[in-house]
Amino acid sequence: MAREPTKPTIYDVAQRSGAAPSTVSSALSGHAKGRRIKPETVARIREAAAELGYAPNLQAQGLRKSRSGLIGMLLPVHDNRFFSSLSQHFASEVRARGLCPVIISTRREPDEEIQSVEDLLAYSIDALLIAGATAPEELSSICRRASLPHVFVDLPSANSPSVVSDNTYGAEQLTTTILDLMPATGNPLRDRIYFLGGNPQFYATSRRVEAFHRVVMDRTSGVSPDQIINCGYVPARAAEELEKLIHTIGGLPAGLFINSIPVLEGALSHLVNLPPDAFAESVIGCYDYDPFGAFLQFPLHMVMQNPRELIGKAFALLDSRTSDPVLEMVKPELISPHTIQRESLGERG
Amino acid sequence: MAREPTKPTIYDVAQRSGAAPSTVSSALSGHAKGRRIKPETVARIREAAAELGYAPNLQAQGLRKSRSGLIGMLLPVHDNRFFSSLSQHFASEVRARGLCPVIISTRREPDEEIQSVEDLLAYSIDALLIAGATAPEELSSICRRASLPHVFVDLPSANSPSVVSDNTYGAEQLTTTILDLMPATGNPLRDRIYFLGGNPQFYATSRRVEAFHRVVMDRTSGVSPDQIINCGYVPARAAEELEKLIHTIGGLPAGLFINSIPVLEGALSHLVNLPPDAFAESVIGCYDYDPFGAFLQFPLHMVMQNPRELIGKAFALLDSRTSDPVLEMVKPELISPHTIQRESLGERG
DNA sequence: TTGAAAGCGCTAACAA
DNA sequence: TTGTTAGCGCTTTCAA
Repeated sequence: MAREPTKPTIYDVAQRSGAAPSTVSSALSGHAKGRRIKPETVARIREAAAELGYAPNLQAQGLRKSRSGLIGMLLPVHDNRFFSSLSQHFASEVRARGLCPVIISTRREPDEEIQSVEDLLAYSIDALLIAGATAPEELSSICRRASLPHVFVDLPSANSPSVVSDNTYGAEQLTTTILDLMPATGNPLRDRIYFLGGNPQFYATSRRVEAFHRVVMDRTSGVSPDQIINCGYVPARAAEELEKLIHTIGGLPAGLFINSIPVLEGALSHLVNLPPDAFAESVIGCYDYDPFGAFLQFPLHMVMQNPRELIGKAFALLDSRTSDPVLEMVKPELISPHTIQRESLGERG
Repeated sequence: MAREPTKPTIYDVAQRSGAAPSTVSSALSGHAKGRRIKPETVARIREAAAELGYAPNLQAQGLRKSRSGLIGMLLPVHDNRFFSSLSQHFASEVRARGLCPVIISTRREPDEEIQSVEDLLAYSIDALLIAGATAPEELSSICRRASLPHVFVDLPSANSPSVVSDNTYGAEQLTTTILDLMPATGNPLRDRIYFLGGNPQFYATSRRVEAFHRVVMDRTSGVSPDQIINCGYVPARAAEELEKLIHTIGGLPAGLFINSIPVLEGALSHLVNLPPDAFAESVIGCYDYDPFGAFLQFPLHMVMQNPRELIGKAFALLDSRTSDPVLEMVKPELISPHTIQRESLGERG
């Protein structure tokens, strides 16, 4: 029963079926019609291939056709609810097309991003999705130079087709909701809405801050710079800043816009120590979604992105073969407090 | 400034540097020493390559060497905290070795698993990690037949090297802790520990149930079958079962062993409606970790797996070039209630 | 110290 | 309807 370790090639199949290698190739890769190969010949070839356990060598095929059947996706990290969800949808779509997904995480390092694109190019990938890139224009120009079909996701490029979450819309929704529900505490410093977290140099944060600023300007007497605390994404740092804020203004603010899950996590590590009634005079929202947000001691408004549609539109752009810098928007959804989403998080153990 | 769309090859570099293609190949792939190429020749070649923006065609290289520089990993899903963490560590390790990771999700479908392995084989991948496979023996035999170095992770194969979480240890720890802390409610049906969730046909669940059973047998008067509720992983189903249990025994059980995050999520959707004092006579634990578990209304004991070490040991096994069915264990860690892990979940926005 | 030549497995003209 | 042939870009003897 021991199989020889060398994999059979079309030559083996040709020999066994009595056909020529090129005939085998055509028959096996579905070009039988175009090449007018006799159905019985095709059958004979198929049979021989099956008997030998033949499978095409995709590297040889790729070399010859100068395409590989690989589709790449770049993302900052795998272990993040949003990006891993993008991965999942990406993978489904790619597999549905009979291709092979190659997902590379680049940790928000511009050098890694560039290196990864060049690596993928060296494998002759057929297309590339770029999610959350920090150096979009550089990547854009590499892809264009190589005439590689590509689409930016979540973070746009000015020079390439892109599909992003509508951060402006989401932030407007969340800010408006918080303002609508905010109670009056009587303390003017607490009776304001604060924005916590993020990095204004990142596209998403800047959109959100802008929308926040605009809505608050519209609806209140103005925005003071200390209402916007862009302290990054490290939980510990967020906890610190929130603690400082609470200390300065003498309590929880009446409105709190938390930017991203890690910031929420940091904030919680402080909030969890407060007495339950501390939350009575506060409305808290988080831009990003986690199912556990529904199970906290206080009501939490959340903004949920739509990874399925982001990926769907990205592939639609690929299919359209545009290389113009169109920008597609996908609206996120505001989730009410204590809303239990019924979908599974994925399974384990 | 427009670059021609055809990528330069070693022949272009050869022409420009005045060397032969084979010399270029050797010089550029670090075999300059072995082939005794004059350093100045190497320099000339390097220069020419840089000027042309030469990058090797990895498909051609792979075809010739019959290895690709690709390393594959199979996992059930991307959008899961545990598996995405495995992905992240896998990707780091692979990139550190100068290779390219290809991560494929197979949704716990045996057919997809097999198809994916065969696809990866067709790309001449150099090695494969298989995480959470449902058809391990079949995959094992495909890999062996192709003499592909491979290691199973999280779910072992009887015929191939494997590294798994020590489910027995973790379940013993969690069960013991719950039993140690369990109060007496006076109601004999409530004064027991219950196991909720999972599928006994899966390796991990079966290990955990077995350990649970053994510890409970040791420490109490016995285990009744209705103490073990293997209701799968769908949150809604878990919620239902928990509700039924509470109804039947007249309150929350004194001890509850929740098996996996989605089950916890389902349980929470019911628990969140109970008054705070309902938890006073219960000790609750979850086999699996989520940082938000630290922020719930009641104390939650959690078991955290160690993806870094799982991947580390998997690569150590690959490096050892064993194909014997050795089984490595990695101990998970019991996390006390309200313990705030300081590491970021990854960043966003 | 270097070059020439063969071939990895496949596909696509072009012939027949 | 099918076979012959010439590469895709690279590495690797072998010969010089």
